[in-house]
Amino acid sequence: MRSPLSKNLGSAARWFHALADETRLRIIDCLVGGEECVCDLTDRLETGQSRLSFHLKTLKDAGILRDRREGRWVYYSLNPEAIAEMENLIGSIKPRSRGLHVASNRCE
Amino acid sequence: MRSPLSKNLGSAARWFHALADETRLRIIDCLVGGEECVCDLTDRLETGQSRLSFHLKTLKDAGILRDRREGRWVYYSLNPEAIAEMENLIGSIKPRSRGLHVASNRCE
DNA sequence: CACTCACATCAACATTTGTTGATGAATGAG
DNA sequence: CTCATTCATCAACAAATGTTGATGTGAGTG
Repeated sequence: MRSPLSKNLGSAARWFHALADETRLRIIDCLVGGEECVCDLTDRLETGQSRLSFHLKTLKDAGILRDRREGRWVYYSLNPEAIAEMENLIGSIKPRSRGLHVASNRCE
Repeated sequence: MRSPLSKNLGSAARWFHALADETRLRIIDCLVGGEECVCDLTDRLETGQSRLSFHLKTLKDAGILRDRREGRWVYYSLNPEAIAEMENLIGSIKPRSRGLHVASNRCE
């Protein structure tokens, strides 16, 4: 039986990559309290609009954010399903230490 | 009060970056069952030694792996503390949806 | 219609990242 | 000592990523 990780190497790598940037983490931090439109995020993060748009797209493509248009504003929010999946992934990484150093140990 | 995420933007980004690569995820997957020496990993992952060493260093620098020398072999293993911290981080990201769209909403 | 606003996309560039093959360093065997 | 083994590090290169300023697009206003 294969581990949850090995079954989703590609998407797992994409998720983690989306989180591997301080600007994107700050975006996520802003969205924990609920959805925000881009202009709010521009103010709060004090960043250029182009740069912000790039990072929002990165997060959205990874499935971590959703967007919703309302009039001429676009609201971004966290995708709870993706967060939950990532939490499960990290959980599956926890070392199940069976003894000290076992394994196949072809080197000894 | 600041969120756990915003307090550790740098290290969080570094952790996630370390996981943002399929080769490194496969390494981690190999280590869930316990420590392994580099030559075992080279066999199991069917990769060049130089490449593997690079990724092991990346994971170690991020604090996700520990290494231990024994004779001429070096054993790598997961660092449970780092895994736990990452799990907490992801947990803190979970959207605490307060209503539908609230926030400061300077744009309306 | 023309015009503005909110946002996305593009092009050019700089920086970072990963790969490969060669070399170096430490350990142990003979 | 010499030599092989295990692993780390380096240099050179290729590919991916992030930044910036300009341009494009769709929605709303007058």
